[in-house]
Amino acid sequence: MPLLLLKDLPRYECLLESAKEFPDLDPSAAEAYLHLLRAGDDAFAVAERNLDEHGISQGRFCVLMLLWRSVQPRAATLLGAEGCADGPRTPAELAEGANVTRATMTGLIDTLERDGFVKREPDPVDRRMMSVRLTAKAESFLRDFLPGHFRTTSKLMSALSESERKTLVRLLNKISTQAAAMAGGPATPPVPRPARHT
Amino acid sequence: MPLLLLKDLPRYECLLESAKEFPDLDPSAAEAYLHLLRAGDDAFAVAERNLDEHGISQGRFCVLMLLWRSVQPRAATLLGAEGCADGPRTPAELAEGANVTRATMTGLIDTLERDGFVKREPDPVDRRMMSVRLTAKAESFLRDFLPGHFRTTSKLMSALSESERKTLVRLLNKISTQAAAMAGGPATPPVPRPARHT
DNA sequence: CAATTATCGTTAGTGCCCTAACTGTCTGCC
DNA sequence: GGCAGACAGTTAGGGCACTAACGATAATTG
Repeated sequence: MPLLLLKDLPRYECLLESAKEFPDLDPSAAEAYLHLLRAGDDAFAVAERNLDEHGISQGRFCVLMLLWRSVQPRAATLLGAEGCADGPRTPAELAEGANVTRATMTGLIDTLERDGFVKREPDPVDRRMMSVRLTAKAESFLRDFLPGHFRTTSKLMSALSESERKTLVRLLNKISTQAAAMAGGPATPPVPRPARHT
Repeated sequence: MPLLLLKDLPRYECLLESAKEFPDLDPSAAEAYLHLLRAGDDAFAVAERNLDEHGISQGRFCVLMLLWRSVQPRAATLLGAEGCADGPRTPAELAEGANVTRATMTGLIDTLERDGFVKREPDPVDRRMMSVRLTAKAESFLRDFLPGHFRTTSKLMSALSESERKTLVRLLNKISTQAAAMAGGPATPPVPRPARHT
Protein backbone atom coordinates (compact mmCIF):
# COMPACT_ATOMS: atom_id res chain seq x y z
CA MET A 1 0.00 0.00 0.00
CA PRO A 2 2.00 2.92 -1.17
CA LEU A 3 -0.29 5.81 -0.56
CA LEU A 4 -2.89 6.39 2.04
CA LEU A 5 -6.31 6.85 0.55
CA LEU A 6 -9.91 6.89 1.54
CA LYS A 7 -11.24 3.39 1.74
CA ASP A 8 -14.59 4.28 0.27
CA LEU A 9 -14.71 6.89 -2.45
CA PRO A 10 -17.50 9.43 -2.44
CA ARG A 11 -20.35 8.65 -4.74
CA TYR A 12 -20.88 10.84 -7.75
CA GLU A 13 -24.10 12.34 -6.44
CA CYS A 14 -22.25 13.34 -3.31
CA LEU A 15 -19.67 15.15 -5.36
CA LEU A 16 -22.46 16.94 -7.18
CA GLU A 17 -23.87 18.11 -3.87
CA SER A 18 -20.49 19.15 -2.53
CA ALA A 19 -19.96 21.20 -5.66
CA LYS A 20 -22.74 23.49 -4.48
CA GLU A 21 -20.63 24.36 -1.48
CA PHE A 22 -17.34 24.48 -3.41
CA PRO A 23 -17.76 26.05 -6.84
CA ASP A 24 -14.23 25.00 -7.73
CA LEU A 25 -15.12 21.35 -7.43
CA ASP A 26 -15.63 19.75 -10.82
CA PRO A 27 -17.49 16.55 -9.99
CA SER A 28 -16.48 14.50 -13.00
CA ALA A 29 -12.86 15.63 -12.68
CA ALA A 30 -12.75 14.75 -8.99
CA GLU A 31 -14.38 11.42 -9.73
CA ALA A 32 -11.82 10.58 -12.40
CA TYR A 33 -8.96 11.71 -10.17
CA LEU A 34 -10.07 9.64 -7.21
CA HIS A 35 -10.71 6.54 -9.27
CA LEU A 36 -7.34 6.89 -10.92
CA LEU A 37 -5.56 6.93 -7.59
CA ARG A 38 -7.71 4.14 -6.28
CA ALA A 39 -7.15 1.87 -9.28
CA GLY A 40 -3.43 2.59 -9.32
CA ASP A 41 -3.24 1.77 -5.66
CA ASP A 42 -5.24 -1.41 -6.08
CA ALA A 43 -3.17 -2.60 -9.00
CA PHE A 44 0.04 -1.81 -7.22
CA ALA A 45 -1.09 -3.59 -4.08
CA VAL A 46 -1.71 -6.78 -6.03
CA ALA A 47 1.72 -6.69 -7.60
CA GLU A 48 3.31 -5.72 -4.32
CA ARG A 49 1.97 -8.81 -2.63
CA ASN A 50 3.95 -10.84 -5.12
CA LEU A 51 7.02 -8.82 -4.30
CA ASP A 52 6.54 -9.05 -0.56
CA GLU A 53 6.26 -12.81 -0.69
CA HIS A 54 9.70 -12.82 -2.22
CA GLY A 55 11.08 -10.39 0.34
CA ILE A 56 11.57 -7.60 -2.15
CA SER A 57 10.06 -4.13 -2.31
CA GLN A 58 8.99 -2.10 -5.30
CA GLY A 59 12.03 0.12 -4.91
CA ARG A 60 14.42 -2.77 -4.73
CA PHE A 61 12.73 -4.47 -7.67
CA CYS A 62 13.10 -1.31 -9.68
CA VAL A 63 16.83 -1.18 -8.99
CA LEU A 64 17.25 -4.81 -9.96
CA MET A 65 15.43 -4.25 -13.24
CA LEU A 66 17.59 -1.26 -14.06
CA LEU A 67 20.74 -3.22 -13.38
CA TRP A 68 19.41 -6.13 -15.34
CA ARG A 69 19.36 -4.00 -18.45
CA SER A 70 23.11 -3.89 -18.19
CA VAL A 71 23.45 -7.60 -17.70
CA GLN A 72 21.29 -8.44 -20.69
CA PRO A 73 22.96 -6.81 -23.66
CA ARG A 74 20.39 -7.96 -26.16
CA ALA A 75 17.49 -7.27 -23.82
CA ALA A 76 18.88 -3.89 -23.03
CA THR A 77 17.25 -2.03 -25.85
CA LEU A 78 14.23 -4.26 -25.58
CA LEU A 79 13.46 -3.15 -22.09
CA GLY A 80 13.46 0.44 -23.13
CA ALA A 81 16.84 1.94 -22.46
CA GLU A 82 17.92 3.81 -25.49
CA GLY A 83 21.21 5.42 -24.53
CA CYS A 84 21.96 2.15 -22.88
CA ALA A 85 25.58 1.95 -21.86
CA ASP A 86 26.02 -1.62 -20.78
CA GLY A 87 28.24 -2.70 -17.97
CA PRO A 88 27.87 -1.67 -14.36
CA ARG A 89 26.01 1.43 -13.42
CA THR A 90 26.61 4.07 -10.82
CA PRO A 91 24.28 4.97 -7.96
CA ALA A 92 23.66 8.35 -9.55
CA GLU A 93 22.50 6.75 -12.80
CA LEU A 94 20.31 4.35 -10.89
CA ALA A 95 18.79 7.18 -8.90
CA GLU A 96 18.05 9.03 -12.12
CA GLY A 97 16.46 5.99 -13.72
CA ALA A 98 14.40 5.12 -10.68
CA ASN A 99 13.34 8.69 -10.06
CA VAL A 100 14.66 8.91 -6.52
CA THR A 101 17.38 10.92 -4.86
CA ARG A 102 20.95 9.73 -4.64
CA ALA A 103 20.58 9.45 -0.88
CA THR A 104 17.64 7.11 -1.29
CA MET A 105 19.60 5.02 -3.74
CA THR A 106 22.40 4.70 -1.23
CA GLY A 107 19.96 3.19 1.23
CA LEU A 108 18.48 0.83 -1.34
CA ILE A 109 21.89 -0.37 -2.44
CA ASP A 110 22.86 -0.81 1.21
CA THR A 111 20.09 -3.29 1.86
CA LEU A 112 20.43 -4.97 -1.54
CA GLU A 113 24.12 -5.48 -0.88
CA ARG A 114 23.42 -6.72 2.63
CA ASP A 115 21.04 -9.30 1.19
CA GLY A 116 23.50 -10.37 -1.48
CA PHE A 117 21.68 -9.05 -4.55
CA VAL A 118 24.22 -6.47 -5.67
CA LYS A 119 27.88 -5.71 -5.19
CA ARG A 120 29.62 -2.36 -4.93
CA GLU A 121 32.99 -1.85 -6.59
CA PRO A 122 35.04 1.32 -6.75
CA ASP A 123 35.47 2.79 -10.20
CA PRO A 124 39.14 2.46 -11.15
CA VAL A 125 39.13 5.62 -13.24
CA ASP A 126 37.06 8.13 -11.28
CA ARG A 127 37.55 7.55 -7.60
CA ARG A 128 34.39 9.45 -6.74
CA MET A 129 32.24 6.81 -8.40
CA MET A 130 31.10 3.36 -7.49
CA SER A 131 29.95 0.60 -9.80
CA VAL A 132 26.97 -1.52 -8.83
CA ARG A 133 26.59 -4.98 -10.30
CA LEU A 134 24.01 -7.71 -9.95
CA THR A 135 25.15 -10.90 -8.28
CA ALA A 136 24.38 -14.34 -9.65
CA LYS A 137 21.84 -14.66 -6.85
CA ALA A 138 19.97 -11.64 -8.14
CA GLU A 139 19.96 -12.89 -11.72
CA SER A 140 18.55 -16.26 -10.78
CA PHE A 141 16.04 -14.54 -8.53
CA LEU A 142 14.79 -12.41 -11.41
CA ARG A 143 14.53 -15.38 -13.74
CA ASP A 144 12.43 -17.16 -11.13
CA PHE A 145 10.37 -14.17 -10.16
CA LEU A 146 9.55 -12.38 -13.39
CA PRO A 147 7.27 -14.99 -14.99
CA GLY A 148 4.97 -14.92 -11.98
CA HIS A 149 5.06 -11.16 -11.95
CA PHE A 150 4.06 -11.04 -15.60
CA ARG A 151 1.27 -13.50 -14.99
CA THR A 152 -0.04 -11.29 -12.20
CA THR A 153 -0.19 -8.21 -14.39
CA SER A 154 -1.77 -10.22 -17.19
CA LYS A 155 -4.47 -11.47 -14.88
CA LEU A 156 -5.01 -8.01 -13.50
CA MET A 157 -5.61 -6.62 -16.97
CA SER A 158 -7.65 -9.58 -18.12
CA ALA A 159 -10.69 -7.54 -17.14
CA LEU A 160 -10.03 -5.34 -20.17
CA SER A 161 -10.20 -6.21 -23.84
CA GLU A 162 -7.41 -5.29 -26.20
CA SER A 163 -9.22 -2.23 -27.46
CA GLU A 164 -10.09 -1.18 -23.93
CA ARG A 165 -6.44 -1.39 -22.99
CA LYS A 166 -5.52 0.82 -25.89
CA THR A 167 -8.17 3.32 -24.90
CA LEU A 168 -7.00 3.26 -21.30
CA VAL A 169 -3.39 3.86 -22.23
CA ARG A 170 -4.40 6.73 -24.49
CA LEU A 171 -6.41 8.42 -21.76
CA LEU A 172 -3.75 7.84 -19.14
CA ASN A 173 -1.15 9.36 -21.41
CA LYS A 174 -3.25 12.48 -21.71
CA ILE A 175 -3.32 12.76 -17.94
CA SER A 176 0.41 12.18 -17.60
CA THR A 177 1.09 14.82 -20.22
CA GLN A 178 -1.12 17.30 -18.44
CA ALA A 179 0.51 16.45 -15.13
CA ALA A 180 3.95 17.03 -16.59
CA ALA A 181 2.83 20.38 -17.93
CA MET A 182 1.52 21.35 -14.51
CA ALA A 183 4.47 19.98 -12.57
CA GLY A 184 7.63 21.11 -14.22
CA GLY A 185 6.38 23.73 -16.51
CA PRO A 186 8.04 22.74 -19.79
CA ALA A 187 8.52 26.37 -20.75
CA THR A 188 9.84 27.37 -17.37
CA PRO A 189 12.50 30.06 -17.69
CA PRO A 190 15.96 29.45 -16.22
CA VAL A 191 14.49 30.37 -12.86
CA PRO A 192 14.86 27.21 -10.79
CA ARG A 193 11.54 27.53 -9.06
CA PRO A 194 8.30 28.45 -10.79
CA ALA A 195 7.26 31.81 -9.43
CA ARG A 196 3.90 31.70 -11.12
CA HIS A 197 0.63 30.40 -9.84
CA THR A 198 -0.40 27.01 -11.11
CA MET B 1 6.10 10.77 -4.88
CA PRO B 2 4.55 7.80 -3.25
CA LEU B 3 5.98 4.91 -5.12
CA LEU B 4 9.25 4.41 -6.83
CA LEU B 5 8.90 3.75 -10.50
CA LEU B 6 10.94 3.64 -13.64
CA LYS B 7 11.38 7.09 -15.03
CA ASP B 8 11.04 6.01 -18.63
CA LEU B 9 8.59 3.26 -19.40
CA PRO B 10 9.56 0.62 -21.94
CA ARG B 11 8.19 1.16 -25.40
CA TYR B 12 5.57 -1.20 -26.67
CA GLU B 13 7.85 -2.75 -29.27
CA CYS B 14 10.32 -3.51 -26.51
CA LEU B 15 7.65 -5.34 -24.59
CA LEU B 16 6.83 -7.31 -27.70
CA GLU B 17 10.45 -8.37 -28.00
CA SER B 18 10.75 -9.21 -24.33
CA ALA B 19 7.70 -11.42 -24.65
CA LYS B 20 9.76 -13.72 -26.82
CA GLU B 21 12.00 -14.37 -23.87
CA PHE B 22 9.19 -14.46 -21.32
CA PRO B 23 6.12 -16.22 -22.65
CA ASP B 24 4.17 -15.09 -19.61
CA LEU B 25 4.56 -11.46 -20.55
CA ASP B 26 1.42 -10.08 -22.13
CA PRO B 27 2.64 -6.90 -23.82
CA SER B 28 -0.62 -4.98 -23.85
CA ALA B 29 -1.34 -5.96 -20.26
CA ALA B 30 2.09 -4.88 -19.10
CA GLU B 31 1.76 -1.66 -21.02
CA ALA B 32 -1.59 -0.88 -19.44
CA TYR B 33 -0.29 -1.76 -16.00
CA LEU B 34 2.79 0.41 -16.27
CA HIS B 35 0.89 3.37 -17.66
CA LEU B 36 -1.69 3.07 -14.93
CA LEU B 37 0.95 3.26 -12.22
CA ARG B 38 2.73 6.03 -14.03
CA ALA B 39 -0.37 8.16 -14.49
CA GLY B 40 -1.51 7.59 -10.94
CA ASP B 41 1.89 8.59 -9.69
CA ASP B 42 1.98 11.68 -11.89
CA ALA B 43 -1.47 12.79 -10.86
CA PHE B 44 -0.72 12.21 -7.22
CA ALA B 45 2.56 14.11 -7.45
CA VAL B 46 0.77 17.17 -8.81
CA ALA B 47 -1.76 17.12 -5.99
CA GLU B 48 0.91 16.39 -3.44
CA ARG B 49 2.82 19.49 -4.39
CA ASN B 50 -0.22 21.49 -3.38
CA LEU B 51 -0.29 19.66 -0.09
CA ASP B 52 3.42 20.06 0.55
CA GLU B 53 3.24 23.78 0.02
CA HIS B 54 0.74 23.86 2.86
CA GLY B 55 2.86 21.62 5.06
CA ILE B 56 0.45 18.72 4.93
CA SER B 57 0.88 15.19 3.64
CA GLN B 58 -1.58 12.96 1.84
CA GLY B 59 -2.03 10.90 4.97
CA ARG B 60 -2.68 13.90 7.15
CA PHE B 61 -5.05 15.36 4.56
CA CYS B 62 -6.95 12.12 4.51
CA VAL B 63 -7.40 12.20 8.27
CA LEU B 64 -8.58 15.79 8.17
CA MET B 65 -11.14 14.98 5.49
CA LEU B 66 -12.45 12.04 7.49
CA LEU B 67 -12.80 14.18 10.58
CA TRP B 68 -14.37 16.93 8.57
CA ARG B 69 -17.25 14.64 7.72
CA SER B 70 -18.11 14.70 11.38
CA VAL B 71 -17.90 18.45 11.64
CA GLN B 72 -20.10 19.06 8.62
CA PRO B 73 -23.39 17.36 9.41
CA ARG B 74 -25.02 18.25 6.11
CA ALA B 75 -21.87 17.54 4.15
CA ALA B 76 -21.42 14.25 5.89
CA THR B 77 -23.57 12.20 3.57
CA LEU B 78 -22.48 14.31 0.67
CA LEU B 79 -18.89 13.33 1.03
CA GLY B 80 -19.75 9.70 0.91
CA ALA B 81 -20.06 8.39 4.42
CA GLU B 82 -23.21 6.40 4.63
CA GLY B 83 -23.29 4.99 8.15
CA CYS B 84 -22.03 8.37 9.17
CA ALA B 85 -22.15 8.78 12.91
CA ASP B 86 -21.40 12.42 13.44
CA GLY B 87 -19.42 13.75 16.33
CA PRO B 88 -15.83 12.93 17.14
CA ARG B 89 -14.28 9.78 15.84
CA THR B 90 -11.89 7.32 17.34
CA PRO B 91 -8.42 6.45 16.03
CA ALA B 92 -9.66 2.97 15.17
CA GLU B 93 -12.46 4.36 13.00
CA LEU B 94 -10.07 6.74 11.33
CA ALA B 95 -7.63 3.94 10.64
CA GLU B 96 -10.42 1.91 9.09
CA GLY B 97 -11.56 4.78 6.91
CA ALA B 98 -8.07 5.71 5.81
CA ASN B 99 -7.05 2.13 5.19
CA VAL B 100 -4.06 2.14 7.52
CA THR B 101 -3.24 0.33 10.74
CA ARG B 102 -4.11 1.74 14.13
CA ALA B 103 -0.43 2.15 14.87
CA THR B 104 -0.02 4.32 11.80
CA MET B 105 -3.01 6.37 12.82
CA THR B 106 -1.46 6.96 16.23
CA GLY B 107 1.56 8.47 14.54
CA LEU B 108 -0.54 10.62 12.23
CA ILE B 109 -2.63 11.93 15.10
CA ASP B 110 0.55 12.59 17.05
CA THR B 111 1.91 14.98 14.48
CA LEU B 112 -1.48 16.50 13.69
CA GLU B 113 -1.98 17.21 17.38
CA ARG B 114 1.54 18.58 17.70
CA ASP B 115 0.78 20.98 14.84
CA GLY B 116 -2.53 22.02 16.34
CA PHE B 117 -4.88 20.49 13.77
CA VAL B 118 -6.61 17.97 15.99
CA LYS B 119 -7.22 17.40 19.66
CA ARG B 120 -7.39 14.15 21.60
CA GLU B 121 -9.94 13.73 24.34
CA PRO B 122 -10.59 10.65 26.44
CA ASP B 123 -13.95 9.04 25.90
CA PRO B 124 -15.97 9.47 29.09
CA VAL B 125 -17.89 6.23 28.58
CA ASP B 126 -15.33 3.73 27.34
CA ARG B 127 -11.99 4.48 28.90
CA ARG B 128 -10.14 2.50 26.24
CA MET B 129 -11.16 4.96 23.58
CA MET B 130 -10.05 8.39 22.58
CA SER B 131 -12.03 10.97 20.65
CA VAL B 132 -10.27 13.00 17.97
CA ARG B 133 -11.70 16.36 16.98
CA LEU B 134 -10.68 18.98 14.47
CA THR B 135 -9.52 22.29 15.87
CA ALA B 136 -10.72 25.61 14.53
CA LYS B 137 -7.32 25.97 12.91
CA ALA B 138 -7.88 22.81 10.92
CA GLU B 139 -11.33 23.88 9.79
CA SER B 140 -10.15 27.21 8.54
CA PHE B 141 -7.20 25.50 6.90
CA LEU B 142 -9.50 23.19 4.98
CA ARG B 143 -11.75 26.03 3.88
CA ASP B 144 -8.70 27.83 2.54
CA PHE B 145 -7.06 24.81 1.04
CA LEU B 146 -9.84 22.84 -0.59
CA PRO B 147 -10.77 25.26 -3.39
CA GLY B 148 -7.21 25.24 -4.68
CA HIS B 149 -7.08 21.50 -4.38
CA PHE B 150 -10.24 21.16 -6.41
CA ARG B 151 -8.92 23.54 -9.04
CA THR B 152 -5.79 21.42 -9.31
CA THR B 153 -7.71 18.23 -9.94
CA SER B 154 -9.98 20.02 -12.39
CA LYS B 155 -7.02 21.29 -14.33
CA LEU B 156 -5.41 17.89 -14.25
CA MET B 157 -8.47 16.31 -15.78
CA SER B 158 -9.07 19.13 -18.22
CA ALA B 159 -7.15 17.03 -20.73
CA LEU B 160 -10.14 14.70 -20.89
CA SER B 161 -13.62 15.36 -22.20
CA GLU B 162 -16.67 14.44 -20.19
CA SER B 163 -17.21 11.25 -22.13
CA GLU B 164 -13.54 10.35 -21.86
CA ARG B 165 -13.76 10.76 -18.10
CA LYS B 166 -16.72 8.42 -17.98
CA THR B 167 -14.88 5.88 -20.07
CA LEU B 168 -11.80 6.17 -17.89
CA VAL B 169 -13.77 5.65 -14.70
CA ARG B 170 -15.49 2.64 -16.19
CA LEU B 171 -12.22 1.00 -17.21
CA LEU B 172 -10.56 1.83 -13.91
CA ASN B 173 -13.44 0.28 -12.03
CA LYS B 174 -12.97 -2.92 -13.97
CA ILE B 175 -9.36 -3.01 -12.88
CA SER B 176 -10.19 -2.27 -9.26
CA THR B 177 -12.79 -5.02 -9.27
CA GLN B 178 -10.34 -7.50 -10.73
CA ALA B 179 -7.69 -6.41 -8.21
CA ALA B 180 -10.11 -6.95 -5.37
CA ALA B 181 -10.90 -10.41 -6.64
CA MET B 182 -7.21 -11.24 -6.81
CA ALA B 183 -6.34 -9.70 -3.46
CA GLY B 184 -9.06 -11.20 -1.32
CA GLY B 185 -7.95 -14.73 -1.96
CA PRO B 186 -8.66 -16.95 -4.94
CA ALA B 187 -11.98 -18.35 -3.80
CA THR B 188 -14.20 -16.22 -1.64
CA PRO B 189 -14.41 -13.41 0.83
CA PRO B 190 -15.73 -15.48 3.76
CA VAL B 191 -16.75 -12.31 5.58
CA PRO B 192 -20.05 -10.76 4.60
CA ARG B 193 -19.65 -8.39 7.52
CA PRO B 194 -16.28 -6.84 8.33
CA ALA B 195 -16.15 -8.27 11.82
CA ARG B 196 -13.25 -10.65 12.14
CA HIS B 197 -10.72 -10.57 9.40
CA THR B 198 -7.69 -12.26 10.95
C1' DC C 1 -18.54 -13.39 40.46
C1' DA C 2 -14.10 -14.74 38.20
C1' DA C 3 -11.72 -15.92 34.21
C1' DT C 4 -11.27 -15.74 29.47
C1' DT C 5 -11.60 -13.24 25.32
C1' DA C 6 -11.76 -9.12 22.54
C1' DT C 7 -10.82 -4.39 21.71
C1' DC C 8 -8.43 0.16 22.09
C1' DG C 9 -4.51 2.91 21.88
C1' DT C 10 0.25 2.98 22.24
C1' DT C 11 5.18 1.66 21.94
C1' DA C 12 9.26 -0.53 19.80
C1' DG C 13 11.68 -1.73 15.85
C1' DT C 14 12.16 -1.89 10.65
C1' DG C 15 11.98 -0.10 5.88
C1' DC C 16 11.81 3.42 2.46
C1' DC C 17 11.38 8.00 1.10
C1' DC C 18 12.81 12.82 1.62
C1' DT C 19 16.08 17.19 2.50
C1' DA C 20 20.33 19.19 4.02
C1' DA C 21 24.86 18.97 4.86
C1' DC C 22 29.31 16.73 4.64
C1' DT C 23 33.75 14.38 2.63
C1' DG C 24 36.37 13.23 -1.09
C1' DT C 25 37.53 13.74 -5.93
C1' DC C 26 37.71 15.78 -10.43
C1' DT C 27 37.70 19.87 -13.54
C1' DG C 28 38.48 24.45 -15.17
C1' DC C 29 40.44 28.73 -14.95
C1' DC C 30 43.93 31.88 -13.68
C1' DG D 1 50.87 24.82 -9.81
C1' DG D 2 46.92 26.21 -7.05
C1' DC D 3 42.42 27.10 -5.93
C1' DA D 4 37.15 27.74 -6.64
C1' DG D 5 33.46 25.24 -8.31
C1' DA D 6 31.07 20.99 -9.72
C1' DC D 7 30.05 16.39 -8.92
C1' DA D 8 29.64 11.44 -6.60
C1' DG D 9 28.45 9.09 -2.65
C1' DT D 10 27.41 9.07 2.09
C1' DT D 11 25.57 10.46 6.59
C1' DA D 12 22.14 12.50 9.80
C1' DG D 13 17.59 13.40 10.91
C1' DG D 14 12.61 13.50 9.95
C1' DG D 15 8.04 11.59 8.14
C1' DC D 16 5.10 7.86 7.19
C1' DA D 17 4.02 3.11 6.41
C1' DC D 18 4.29 -1.67 8.42
C1' DT D 19 4.34 -5.77 12.13
C1' DA D 20 4.42 -7.47 16.76
C1' DA D 21 3.71 -6.92 21.23
C1' DC D 22 2.10 -4.60 25.47
C1' DG D 23 -1.05 -2.62 29.38
C1' DA D 24 -5.57 -1.10 30.23
C1' DT D 25 -10.30 -1.68 29.76
C1' DA D 26 -14.68 -3.81 28.33
C1' DA D 27 -17.51 -7.71 27.04
C1' DT D 28 -18.54 -12.48 27.31
C1' DT D 29 -19.15 -16.60 29.51
C1' DG D 30 -18.75 -20.62 32.74
